[in-house]
Amino acid sequence: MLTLFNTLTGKQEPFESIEPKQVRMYVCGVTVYDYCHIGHARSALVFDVLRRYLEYGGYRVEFVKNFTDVDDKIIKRANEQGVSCETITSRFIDAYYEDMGKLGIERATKEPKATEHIGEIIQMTERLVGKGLAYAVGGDVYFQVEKYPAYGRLSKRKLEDLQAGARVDIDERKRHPMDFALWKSSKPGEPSWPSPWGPGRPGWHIECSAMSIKHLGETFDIHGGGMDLIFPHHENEIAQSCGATGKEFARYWIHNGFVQVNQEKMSKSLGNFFTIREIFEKSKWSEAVTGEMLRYFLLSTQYRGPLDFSDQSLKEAKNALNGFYDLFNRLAETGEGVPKVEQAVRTRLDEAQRAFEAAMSNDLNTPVALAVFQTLRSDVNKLLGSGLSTQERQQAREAFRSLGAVLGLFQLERWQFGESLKGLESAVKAGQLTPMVEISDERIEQMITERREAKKQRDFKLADAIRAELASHGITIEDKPDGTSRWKR
RNA sequence: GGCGCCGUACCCAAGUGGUAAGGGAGCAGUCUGCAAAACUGCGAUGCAGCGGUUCGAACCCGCUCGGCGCCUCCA
Repeated sequence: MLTLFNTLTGKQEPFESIEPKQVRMYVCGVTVYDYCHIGHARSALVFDVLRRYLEYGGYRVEFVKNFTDVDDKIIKRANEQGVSCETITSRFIDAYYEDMGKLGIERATKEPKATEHIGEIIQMTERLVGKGLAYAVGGDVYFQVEKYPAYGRLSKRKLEDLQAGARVDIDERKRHPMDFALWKSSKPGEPSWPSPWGPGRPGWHIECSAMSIKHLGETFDIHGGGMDLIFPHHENEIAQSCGATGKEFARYWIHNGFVQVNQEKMSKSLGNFFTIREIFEKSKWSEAVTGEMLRYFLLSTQYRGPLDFSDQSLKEAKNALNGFYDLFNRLAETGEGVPKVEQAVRTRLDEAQRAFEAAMSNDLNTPVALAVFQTLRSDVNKLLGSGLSTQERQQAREAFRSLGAVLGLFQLERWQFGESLKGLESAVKAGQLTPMVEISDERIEQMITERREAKKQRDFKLADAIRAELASHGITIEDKPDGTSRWKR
């Protein structure tokens, strides 16, 4: 039974879908005016994993994730660069797909854009005005928070408290300082659409209400996003959605914690952020490996807690994965005709599966899920020591693959253990290393055979020289008890 | 000023009232010509501090200290 922490109730609760075996969920995506940083990656990954786990549990998931493509920051960026807003948004939507693709984030079922839902937004705004929950001033339309008694329920704030600390300049035209814009009149040169209140553009919050209701219905199961969206974004979404429909909006509100750098929130305003593409560009490892490292790192802490990003934490993720892929290499080898202990492996794999599900069902406790894999790794290594048949090896590898798929881990056929040639370029340039030359698999096998001969002749000097030669090409050797060797890059 | 979060071994990190998971690093072994990998053993009488509730608390309550987030765009 999956339980999730619901921000709305402040408690962890059993998840029950509105319709059996079907989940409808909406996640606030990004505003496309710049490249995504690791914080965006974490959020995208958390909901990607939630979606995968729901599907693993047999649910059909209708997953909607939006792009905010009309916004002050986009307009500003377009003006700075002297291009259209559309140029900006399409560039960063492409970048988003590219970056998230490298991380193995699956696409949502639908990924709507705000600008494609202006009609729905206007309709909803009219509905709110018609119900007396919103009012027009000049070309702007505001939602009147005092007309919505439950305002503050999600963020646990009272209207009075908000006023006290309001840092915003008070707009005299608003009836209450906390009233927020549903529709903004547009200034010359800004994107604009005709509306009953004159040419303008949507406010920020209304787009998510309009799009989620259009694609998922007035009441749906899960609504998610980063912690910082709780207030005001999600609070406002609830007010305007429930206000308009008179129905419950989303049942479970899920929010992920921040990625930090040196214990501080990573954000654009602080300038301490790392973009996803920057990490890939600087990585010493291949794209696939870097993607999996990042995933492992991002899942090493439960999604609601803070997560500190550093080179060391990435390195630890890499080391952990090395251990798994080392095992997978061994599992890929043919098992000798060893005494059958098949039941022991099967039993152990089934236990691990149950433990994995228990961890994931506990509010997506991915650190515990990773610990389950670690323990399984250790146990399979032990069983391997007493000999496993080819079939048992395949079963074990398959268990890692199928369970790991929920987290997007352990899917690679080839893992890169050492730093790549590309990654060492700078060291070579700095004269710290001599250039390394790519070496073919055939050549490696040939050298290993030569080394084996040398070992047979007990010419360890030559054997070690060959090993050193291979090492200089980034190849590591492991000798097996039967005299043969396995190697890895 | 309001709302809220966090503080567990050298590092990362679980723990949701019943006596401290897991990983990394370190040390010591087994195996090995050596190496690598793997395996075995060692590692917090204590969970920021102080009180309280309880038969029993890292977990509940109160206070203190330290760090952080939201209240303005923000994953």
